[in-house]
Amino acid sequence: MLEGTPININVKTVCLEHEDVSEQNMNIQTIKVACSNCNLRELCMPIGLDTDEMQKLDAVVAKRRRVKQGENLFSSGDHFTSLYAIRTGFFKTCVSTEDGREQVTGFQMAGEIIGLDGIVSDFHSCNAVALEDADVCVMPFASVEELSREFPVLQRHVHKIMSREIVRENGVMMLLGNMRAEERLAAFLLNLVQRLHARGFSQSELVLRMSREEIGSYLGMKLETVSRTFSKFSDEGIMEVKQRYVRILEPDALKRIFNPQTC
Amino acid sequence: MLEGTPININVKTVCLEHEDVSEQNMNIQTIKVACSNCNLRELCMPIGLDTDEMQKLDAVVAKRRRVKQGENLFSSGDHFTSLYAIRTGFFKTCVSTEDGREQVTGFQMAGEIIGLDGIVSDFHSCNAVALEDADVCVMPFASVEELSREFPVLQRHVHKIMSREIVRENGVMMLLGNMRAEERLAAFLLNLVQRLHARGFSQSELVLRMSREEIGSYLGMKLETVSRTFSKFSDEGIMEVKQRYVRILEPDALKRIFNPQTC
DNA sequence: AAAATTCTTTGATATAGGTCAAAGGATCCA
DNA sequence: TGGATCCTTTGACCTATATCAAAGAATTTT
Repeated sequence: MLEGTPININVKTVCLEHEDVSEQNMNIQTIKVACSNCNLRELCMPIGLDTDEMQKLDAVVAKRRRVKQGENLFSSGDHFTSLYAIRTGFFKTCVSTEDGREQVTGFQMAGEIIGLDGIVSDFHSCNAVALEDADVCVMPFASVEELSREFPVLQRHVHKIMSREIVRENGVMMLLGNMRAEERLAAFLLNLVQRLHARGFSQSELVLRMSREEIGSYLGMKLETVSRTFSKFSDEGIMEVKQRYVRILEPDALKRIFNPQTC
Repeated sequence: MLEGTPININVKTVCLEHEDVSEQNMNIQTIKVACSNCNLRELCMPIGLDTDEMQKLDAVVAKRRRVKQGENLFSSGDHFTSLYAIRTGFFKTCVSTEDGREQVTGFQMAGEIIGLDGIVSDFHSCNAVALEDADVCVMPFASVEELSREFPVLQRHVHKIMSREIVRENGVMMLLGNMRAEERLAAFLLNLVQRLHARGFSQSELVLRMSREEIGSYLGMKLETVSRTFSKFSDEGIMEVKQRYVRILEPDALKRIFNPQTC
């Protein structure tokens, strides 16, 4: 995800291990350890499944799909059939109005699930665009439902994934409705870096996969404002910014901006 | 919901009929007809359940709870146990920051489900406040899950409810990120009136259950801006506004403001 | 490797909506 | 019933961010 950058990857890297599961037929103990940092486990391997259950699960996520940078995994209006677990790569999801305005509704990375928007109407209502070459597990939703009727643990995990998305969006609403440009960008960067860290990447360095305009669309601000805010953070010594490369020098300052009271 | 106002209620009113189900033991055919406009049917009575299944479902929603105006149905930090189907009354859900800023994340009316935010962490992450005296069905989530493992139709409905909430929040993000004050308020009013109409109320008249400040919080604007925008709509003859009473005179004008291209 | 394209930064200026203030209506409560 | 409180409206002014513009980097294409 961050190739080409001087990042200290102390990893067990996420879903690469997942590949080992089906392709090298490792035992469960190994899988658990290997995927312990992979959000994919939430759908693919909730804790408490036995070998037989694990195998049925593997069958559901058997299909794979590659999506090249700039291509859509699915588009608004597409018929909904499957959820997608990101194995590698980075996506944005966005909705648009008739008159062409676009709102980025989220950025998704390895281990995260996309496609939930399609369940309600059997049609997708947003676009999922690969911001870099990507590789996803295709999980036919009918199979997911069938299996989660059999395995309460899986059922609970599916529910949690959907609830998590609702709670995340609540947080974005707070950002968009109540926060100023600096707070929004601080929150965004802290969230990104925290998710990357959970995947074994650096806590302080990252390479943005999205443009200033895409960040702005997500955060409800114009690309110039995003750029100026980056420059301000840089001037204040909070971070080093060089185009899409960002090194956070003062994480506490960033947290203070996001959350003035507690920090 | 809109008592005390000169609204033409041509109703089959919503979830009142649901009460008949358990209390008068009507047959399914009657239920279906009676609740055909009630969103509650999505959880309580998905199409395709037989009498036996219906009875099991009734058992799940057996408990009731009254919430007085101004009281919380649940609060951020509360342990999550149940979803709630609103029978009567009107709620707002909101999240808040450490430093006391509040973001209204939604307004919910009869037939809608609240509490989904609690599933992911077993704790609620928002407050649900009754904006008028309310009456809810308490649905222990464990029972909902158990039953939806038994009844695929119910399972699908639970998934749709969660997906619908995700899609709704996508729309709010678009409002907050891309739209101007007038567009936001137009969208808000059109959405409210559409939901009220689906419940048998007027398409053109409504009494707001929430203050200008609460509308503003939801739409990411200050109460003064909400008030001014109402006044502007009123001056332009699009609607008649008298405090919380609103009569839409030019619905097409409102749609044009919300969606400049298509209308 | 040069040309074309796209992205980012920065400056100058404009504006939608925020802030502060005050008055008039509703609504609540004793 | 009357006073207190809360809500809404409106005016005057201000500011954070948008808009417009242009130059410099980076990336892609030929």
